[in-house]
This record gives sequence, C-alpha cells and structure tokens, in this order.
Amino acid sequence: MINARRNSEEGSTARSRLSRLAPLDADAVRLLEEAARTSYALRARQELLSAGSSIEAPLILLDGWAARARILPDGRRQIVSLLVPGDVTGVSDLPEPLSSATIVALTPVHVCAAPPRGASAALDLAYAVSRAHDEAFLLAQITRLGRMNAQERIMDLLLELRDRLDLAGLVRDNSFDVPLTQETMSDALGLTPVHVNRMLQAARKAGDLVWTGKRITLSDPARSARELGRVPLRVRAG
Amino acid sequence: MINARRNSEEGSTARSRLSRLAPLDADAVRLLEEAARTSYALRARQELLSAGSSIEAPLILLDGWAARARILPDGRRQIVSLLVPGDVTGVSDLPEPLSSATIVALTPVHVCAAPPRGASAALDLAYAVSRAHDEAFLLAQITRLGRMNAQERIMDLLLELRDRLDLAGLVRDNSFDVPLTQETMSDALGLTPVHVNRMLQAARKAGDLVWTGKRITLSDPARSARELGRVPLRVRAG
DNA sequence: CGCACCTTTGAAAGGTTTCAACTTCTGTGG
DNA sequence: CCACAGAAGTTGAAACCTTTCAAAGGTGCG
Repeated sequence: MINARRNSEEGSTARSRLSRLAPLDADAVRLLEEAARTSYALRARQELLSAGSSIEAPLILLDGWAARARILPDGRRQIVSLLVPGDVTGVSDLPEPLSSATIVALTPVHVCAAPPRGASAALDLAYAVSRAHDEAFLLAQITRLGRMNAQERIMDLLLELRDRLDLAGLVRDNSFDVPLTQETMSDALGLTPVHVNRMLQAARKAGDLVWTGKRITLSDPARSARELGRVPLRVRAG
Repeated sequence: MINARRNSEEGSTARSRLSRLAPLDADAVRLLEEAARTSYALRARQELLSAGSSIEAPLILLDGWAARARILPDGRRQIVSLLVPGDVTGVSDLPEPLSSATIVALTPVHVCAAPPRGASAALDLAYAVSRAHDEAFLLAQITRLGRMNAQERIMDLLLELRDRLDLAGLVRDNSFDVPLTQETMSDALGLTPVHVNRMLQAARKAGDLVWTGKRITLSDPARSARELGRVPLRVRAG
C-alpha cells in the first residue's frame, strides 16, 4: 500500500503552487524536494486520513485529487473541500491534532509528509497563506451551498477550481483537467448526481463550458465570475 | 461609537470559555482581564469588521452575539458562522491578514482586542484549540447546508449552539438564550424565513423544543443528537 | 467481450420558495 | 399606563427547483 518513490518530477507542482503563495528560498525548495523523495502512492477511493484519527504530520498532495468529506450515519456524504495537486492539508498549531474529516483519494494520488513548521521561514509563510486560502474556500463553499442554486453552484465551484489550479500552473487557455465524476461533484455541491447532470447539460447548451473526457474549458470565466459576484482572493495586505 | 468600559464582570464569560478549551494559568487570566478592561460596545447591526479589511488584532466577544457573513451582489446573505459570548475570532499566523467575511453584531455586544499571541503559552494553546473548533464548526455548517433538510438543519444548529454555550457556562437544564430572529436563522441555515418559521412550528409540535422569548429549551438533546449522528467534538488526542 | 462504472433520460413526487397579507410582539413617547 | 410604530412572527396558495426511482445508453479496461 505504501510505495516509496524516487521520482524527482513529483514535487514540481507543489513547489510551483507554494512558491506562488509565498516566495520560496533555496532552503525551502531543498526541504520540499527532500520531503517529496519519500512520497507514497494511493489508489482512488483509499483514505489518506480518517475522521477522528490523529494527524501525524501535514500532508502535501503531490499529484492527483482528493476530497475532505463527512459522512452522515445514513450514508449521505458531503465533501467539504477538494484537494488539488500541490495542496497542503493538516497544518495545525495544536499538539496531537485530530482530523475533523476523512480525506479520500478521488484519483490515484502521490502524497508526502510536509516539512515540519519551524524549519524554514519562507515555508512557514507559505503554509500560513495556504491555511488562509483554505479557510476562504470553506467560506465560499458555505455560501455556495447556502445561497446559490444548482447552476450557480456548479459554475462557482469550477471557477474556484480554475483559480486554484492556476496557482499550480495547471491551466492553459481556460481549460484544465477535472477528474471528477458527476457523483463526486454532487457530493461537493449538495445536489443529486441526476441534477448535476441536467444542470451541466444546460450549461453546455448555454455555451458556458465544454467538458470532454476529464478536461473542462470555460468559455468566458471573467464574465461568469462577474455574474456570480466573485472577487479575487486576497488574504493579506500589501 | 467606541466606549471604553471598566466593568470587571465583562471578561468572565470569555475566561470561563477559554479555560475550558485549555487550562489557564494566573498569567493568562491576568492578560485576559487587562484586555477586557479596554473593551468597547457596539449596537446590533453594527459591523465589527468588514470583508476585505485588515485584521488589526484578534477579537474577543465578551458579551452578545455576532455573525460572520458573506453578501452576494444581489443582496442574498449567508451567515458562515455565529459568534457567541466568549468566542475569539481573527487569530491568524499571517502578517497583515485580511478578513474574508464581514462580522456584524446581532445583538448589542462588548468586544475587546485579544492578548497577542506569544504572550502566554496557556493562552496560545487556548487560541489553537479555539481555531480548531472554529474549523470544525465550518465543516459542520457545510454538512448542514449540503446534506440536511430544513428540520435537520435547525436542530443540528441548535445542538451545536447548546454545546458551544455550554463551554461558556451559559446552559442550564438544556435551556439557553438564543437572541436570533427567524430571519437571522434563515441566513445561517440557507433557508427562507418563512420556511424556518414553519419548521420551527413543526419541531415545537413534535415536542422537540420550547422557544419562548429568547430562551430555548431542548426536550431531549441527547436523543436529537443521536438521530442526527452528532458526535462529541474532539480536536486533539489525550 | 463482458463487467463495472459513469452518464443520460423520463415522469412523478416532494421540499422549499415566493408573494402577499395578517397577527403578535416590543419598545418608546405621550 | 396606554397608544402607536416598527419589527418579528404566522398563514395560505401557487410556483418552482430539486429529488426520487427506474431504466437505458456509453465508455474503459482486464
């Protein structure tokens, strides 16, 4: 289940994304490369971390997608946030923190333990920005679920993913890979898979997006963003 | 608008709550008392902090209720979280952090700047636990909005508030003050005020709760919690 | 080629919203 | 202490969005 890997390509997405959150010095890059050297692989549907279990160390998702989810006793599932390549999760100021949600791989993934805090000031700043982003994404998710209809939820989530993937350097010409099934999307959006399917068709017919295979192309993200009242994410002054 | 106050009673709720998150030593208590001495009052509907503005210092809500909210361009409002007496908000590891939501007083409130981090190890631990709680509440809010129906949302929120108020020593015999209008609840629950009203009546008829004036009494919180699959909040091991 | 998984479709039921009016509270001023 | 105004709570009927259930197409991979 845990396969140590030696692929130096692995960490590049994480480095790319983190360096856009805060400038990384040579020291930070070295720490990241070292961490990536002991990455391991998980298959889709495997759990990276289960709710209530203790968080040994922050994780970096080097490759692939994952989801933080909560399950209700009757089986209903809510994805509270999606993790895309380069994301860091599990950073806490608490000694012996416990996970408040289950993290499950949505695709085959490669993960590694993140360098601990305190080892690099540049990295610590990147972690702080990353955490602030994560909180902003949670607030955005709440607003989506509470006050948007199905069409708005879908487009708003895709725009968020676009922005996030852009930070990792994974967007080209408004198109990007989204390896989510409609069922997974429905768990993230608080909808049924059937309804996601119908609204996605409506969005395609309206010319808002093209979705072929795993790749999405947004026709006019700027316009869509304006219509939804999305504003650029800023978490610190200056 | 800002009235310095000299009421030594003020900080007691905050002390009480924080000390249940982590044991406070004499030093921490002194810092809290000092901070509470320069509290100020705001009327209901006034903003404590507006979205996008910079967070000068963490805030302690000494008294009264507030809400963190996001407003959509067409006026729809989503309350992302409620702040109850004793809550701390705005703790960040970021230099010059910006607020990602507007904080508005729901009742007349007294707030003060929290002692800065680094001044007391005990207090820092309390802040860390408080932050972990806040994150768990956001996840709970997401699950409520995404996967619960109106009745479940209402009861689940009330149970969460009960637990939180309990930490501040504000629950007696399963009853506690909830100074929320049905409209405010609807903004927190992603529903219309009309529907909140109807579902509240249903809950009363079903004997699940009594709500007179501003005071709520839950008939059988343990049973309700079980039915909703709520589990005790734990954010750290040991 | 066949099984598993994902997407698509239809029709009916259901939960929630909308709109508009009415009633009950609560606090303030006469 | 009562009258009044504004805020909050309540009610009804119809429209609307989303879900449910069930089944039929696609697609990819061993």
